[in-house]
Amino acid sequence: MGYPLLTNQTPKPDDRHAKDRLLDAAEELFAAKGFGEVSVRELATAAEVNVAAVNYHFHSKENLFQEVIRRRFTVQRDRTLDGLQTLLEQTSGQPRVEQVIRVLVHEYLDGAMSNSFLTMITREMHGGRSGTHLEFFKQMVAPVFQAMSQALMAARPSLTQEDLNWVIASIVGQIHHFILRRIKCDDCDDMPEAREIMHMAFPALALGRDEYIRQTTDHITRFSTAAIDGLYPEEN
Amino acid sequence: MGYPLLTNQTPKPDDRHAKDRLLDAAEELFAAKGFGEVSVRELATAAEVNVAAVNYHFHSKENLFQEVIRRRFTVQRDRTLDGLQTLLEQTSGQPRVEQVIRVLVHEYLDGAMSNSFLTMITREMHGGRSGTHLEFFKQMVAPVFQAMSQALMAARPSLTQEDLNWVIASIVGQIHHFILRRIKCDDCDDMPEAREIMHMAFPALALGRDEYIRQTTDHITRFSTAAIDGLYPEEN
DNA sequence: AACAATATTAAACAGCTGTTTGAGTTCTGT
DNA sequence: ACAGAACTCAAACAGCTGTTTAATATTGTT
Repeated sequence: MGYPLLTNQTPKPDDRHAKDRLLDAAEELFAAKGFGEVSVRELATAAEVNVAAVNYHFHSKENLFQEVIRRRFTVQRDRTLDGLQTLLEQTSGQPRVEQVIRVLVHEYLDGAMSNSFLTMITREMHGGRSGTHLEFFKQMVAPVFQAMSQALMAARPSLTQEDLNWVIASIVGQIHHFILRRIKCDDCDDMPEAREIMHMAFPALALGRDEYIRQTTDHITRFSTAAIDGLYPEEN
Repeated sequence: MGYPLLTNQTPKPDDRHAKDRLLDAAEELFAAKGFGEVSVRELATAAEVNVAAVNYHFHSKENLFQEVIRRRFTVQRDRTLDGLQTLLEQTSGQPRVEQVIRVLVHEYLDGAMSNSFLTMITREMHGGRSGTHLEFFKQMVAPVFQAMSQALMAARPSLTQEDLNWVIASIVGQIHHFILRRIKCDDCDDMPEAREIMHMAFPALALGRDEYIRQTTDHITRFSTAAIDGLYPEEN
């Protein structure tokens, strides 16, 4: 819808349709600066597109934002759900707590560091404009939350639903924090003093992308597993 | 500075000087909606003040924001530092890990739920406008971080500085998450469906202010203490 | 080649943004 | 009581916001 879908020639990267270029530019800019801090003209310039294109292809700036979400979030959600599913199959429905947590943390961190989508979500979930995200919550957050609950319950049957609420919140809180730290640090590219201070307070920020993901995933997983083992020990 | 400080009559609550009323209104609105989503006219209306007052008493909207921070952050920081200091004295420099964490978590959560200042900071630290907060980081975050490091080191000497970086980040990440959750939920006052869903996913959000603080403080403290005990056991 | 659908464009829209102005009012110290 | 500082106010400022318009160009289908 919007532009002809039946074109046979594969367009060169810089020559794709305006709609796609806008989606990519929006994802990146929204992630980098937040919805409110990006103007339509800024989006148009980045996508090498006329200002009117935003309102032509999408009805509004807000709707463009929603489309950016829609394009990615099912993929990300399904990767996490599949990861948990696979784990359950490979372990005959008896996974270890550590494995369950690692799936969630890794998929989230990896996704957040690969494309700008999860970065955008993480930032936007913490900003204003609450009402906007109800659909996102129902379709993205809720299913993952539920799958996580089930997997953790399989791993440690003594966990009640209320325990799970608290535990999962603690894990997600850590994930968000480590992602946002990285964003904040990257934001300081042009401010050497700020960058230096952040590196001093948290040296891991100086690591490369993959190494940061690896170490952070490892820390959150080990930290949270130890917490669960301590608070809700295995009954045997 | 700005308005006469020598007035002898104590002004009635609704009759205070414009500067103070602006600071209060700003703190509340910035916390509720974020810096970018609050207009100067909105601030002026809330403070029952002329639009020009913002630029007369403070040079700019940005500067008003900074003043809001300056007014509170030393108090909050010192409360936390004092709390840690007192703990160290009462335990003859040998506190338990659980006690150290509880001080940080409680002071932060209590402060965030009492006045809007920490809510504002928490929200703004996660938004755009990175450069703004360098001073805040140096004067507020760094000292508390350092004091926390020392106290935790006293409680568990086997912890290295690198361990502490990760551990404290995990604790702070949880604190932020539980504060922001509460904010998000409060934002949904006028959206019953959103509110209902949030309560369903996390029943604790339905609790009253004090009970939420109590249970959340308790959870984060126990979770993090268990994690540290598991990962870095006491050498004896 | 001609038609209609689709896409792009520059220009303008009304409305809001933070800030400034200059004249008016209120307060303070003497 | 008076001079001068401190403050308030309505009005206007230039600049940006998201969005719309109407003319033009490009496209796919016949």
